Formats: sequence, structure tokens, C-alpha cells
Amino acid sequence: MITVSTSDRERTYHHGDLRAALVAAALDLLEAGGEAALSLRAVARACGVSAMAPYRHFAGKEDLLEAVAARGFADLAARLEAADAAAEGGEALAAQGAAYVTFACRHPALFRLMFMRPCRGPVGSEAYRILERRAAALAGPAMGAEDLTLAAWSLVHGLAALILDRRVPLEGEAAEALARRITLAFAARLTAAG
Amino acid sequence: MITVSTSDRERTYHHGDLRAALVAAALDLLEAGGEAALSLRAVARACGVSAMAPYRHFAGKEDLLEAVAARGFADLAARLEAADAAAEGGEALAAQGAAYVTFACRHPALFRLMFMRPCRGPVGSEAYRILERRAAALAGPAMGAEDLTLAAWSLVHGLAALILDRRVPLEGEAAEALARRITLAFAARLTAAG
DNA sequence: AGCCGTATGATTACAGTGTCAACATCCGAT
DNA sequence: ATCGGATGTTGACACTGTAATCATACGGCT
Repeated sequence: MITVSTSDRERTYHHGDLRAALVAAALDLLEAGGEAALSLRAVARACGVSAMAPYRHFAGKEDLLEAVAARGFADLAARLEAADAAAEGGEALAAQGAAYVTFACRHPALFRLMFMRPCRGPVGSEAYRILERRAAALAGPAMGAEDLTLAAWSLVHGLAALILDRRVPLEGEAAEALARRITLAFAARLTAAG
Repeated sequence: MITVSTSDRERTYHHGDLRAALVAAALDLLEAGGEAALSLRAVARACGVSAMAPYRHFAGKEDLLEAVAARGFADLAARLEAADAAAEGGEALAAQGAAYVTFACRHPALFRLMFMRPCRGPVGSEAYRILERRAAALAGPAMGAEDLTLAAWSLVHGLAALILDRRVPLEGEAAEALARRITLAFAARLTAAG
């Protein structure tokens, strides 16, 4: 006998871990169709749940988006940390810069979601602290630690944003190479380690 | 200030110059309530016109937004030009940087609208050319003209974006001062004119 | 003058969105 | 076994962008 399969998943009224599933689904939609494809209802649909269900876990759409962004920041921080650990001195700063731009190129919609909204709450993110630590170690007479951190961050953040908006006609590896080159020149001339 | 150009005015039948009025109204809504307040219907409403009227002048919402962004770019270019003309050498580059950040701080929603969307069509904007001209004049052994232009643009663009997102706890004049300081240090160390 | 094509604007309609209110269901502590 | 609270559903509302269709009035024509 042919059984109609509702069997992909035993459907329970209560979803196992809806909150996490919603964030994951939102990330998928973001990667697949950009920010335009990310509607609260579509996320709920992707989780096989009603349009109002997300409200049991998030105050609203913005709240969900913030959770998605938080995941993005965690991922970014991990990549910066890894890049930084693989080199030393100015090279490490350049590696962080390249990793930053690479992340943006690989997850353009997520990157936009993370940054292109006014953030509330304390600004100090893990990613910032990783950069700050490296920059502080490199600070010299040319620039203080804080200015150096901000300048380095601005440099790679701006480059990433311009590439994402196609205002700099570069893609993938060429973008990463440019980021490394610029950051390295920056580090060489503006830090004590140069 | 952003002024209505009458040189490219259109034939006015019913409303007067609806196309220009729509762009102006969109700018007003943007300044007043941010991007969230900028709906096509609200723009039409502000012009005392039906919701479909804008479609006689723009292909759709995105097209209107592009026209608004174009006005923003024209204004930005004018400010960069003025800032550049008021100084020389590395000081001029720093002045451009400060003007760039100042523009972003004064028109945050417009700035986001201008940049935080993938742009189609040729990238060469007037603002870019102004920066490029100055950077090319300053290029030295440390960095070529193109890299220097991109780096300088990235630096101020990133700084502006981070300030707008409140990731850098600065406002108004402090932001401008930081921009000038960083750009100046950048110019002093990475150009021939330093 | 008066007519008429057409550029312009208005109405209506539809699918889609975020979110509120009220109701249904299930899990876990008692 | 029961009951309360956590979780999910249904229906509704005010929005949005936009396609199709209808109405108007400007300006060149005779």
C-alpha cells in the first residue's frame, strides 16, 4: 500500500526549538534571496509554522533581525580571531582586514543586515575587541591606539561596503587581495611595527 | 543645500512639476522620518496626488529612490569640491574626508539610501572623480594612484558608516574632527606630499 | 474658434507585509 | 489527574507596491 508520507518529520504541535530554527531559516532566506526575500512570514513559512508563531520568541521582526545579526557578528569574530592568530604584527592586522572583506563578500546580505541599521545597546562587539587588541599592540607615535583601531576598522569596513555596492569593480579574490594590500600599506606606515 | 534644478524641468500639465516635487517630497520624508517613513504612497500623499501618479514619472519605487540618491550624490560632489578647493595637498584630502563624514552625519538617511543598495550602471560618480583627482596628485611610492584613491574613499566611507550605525560613539563635530585627524595622518604617511 | 490625441492623474483591485486580539493545544509541576 | 503557563493558530486590520482600467485637460491641429 502506498502510504502518503507526512513522514519527513513527526509533526508535533510544539516545535522543538523554534527560536533557533527561525534564526537559521532567516539566515537561509538571506543567503538565498537577499534582504528583500526576508519577511517574517516567509521565515515562519520556512519553519512550517504560522505567521504569528515567531512573536512568541521575538518582540517583532526587528528583534529577529537583531538575533540574526548577532549570529553574523559571532561568525565574523571567529574568522577575525583565526586570521589574526595565523600571523604576527602588521601582517596580522592585514590578515584581519582581508578576512573582514572576505566575510562581507561571501555573505553580502548578512553583512548589510549586520551593519546597515542603527544599532542600539552597547557598541562593544567581540569582533571590535579582537581588532582593538591587535591595533593597540601596534600603536606607535603616528597614531594612538584608539585612532588606529577606528582607522583600521573604517578602512576595511568602507572597502567592504563599497565592494558590496559594486562601487569598486572587484570580486572575490581580487577584492581580498586589494584589502590585504591596502591594510598592509596602512599598517606599515602608521604603526610602530612598520 | 539640496536645491531643485530647473534646467532639466519637464513639461508641466496638471500638477506643475510632479517629478521634481516627488523627489523633493521624498527627500523631506527621508530627513524627517528616516527610510522607514519613505513609502511611495506617502510621497504621493505629500504631493497631494494619487498613489499611482508617481508611476507616470518613475518606473517604480526603486527608480524614484535612485533619483533621490542621484540628488544626494550631486550635493556630496559639490561639498567635496568646495572642501578640496579650500586647501592644498594633503590638507585638501583631509578636508574632503571631513566633508564626506560631515555630509553623512547631516543626512544619515540619505547617505544610507545613496550607498546601502547595490548600484547598477557605471560606477563613476562625480564625487569619485573629485577624490580621484586629488589622490592622483598625491600618489607617491607608498601607494599607486588607484590604491590611494580607493583606500582614502574606503577610510572615510567606513568611518561615516560606522558613525551612522552608532558603532563609533561620536557625534557632529567630534566625528568631523576624528575624520580630519585620521585622514590627515593617512595623507601624511601614505602620500608623496607628506 | 473648436476638436482630439495623448500625456497626465484617479480609481479600483490584488497579493503581500507586520502585528494585534482572541482562541487552541500541549507540557510540566502539583 | 489536573491546572496554569508556555507555545502555536486563526482571523483581522492597516499598511505597502503595483497592474489594469478609466477620466481629464493641455496644446497642436484645422
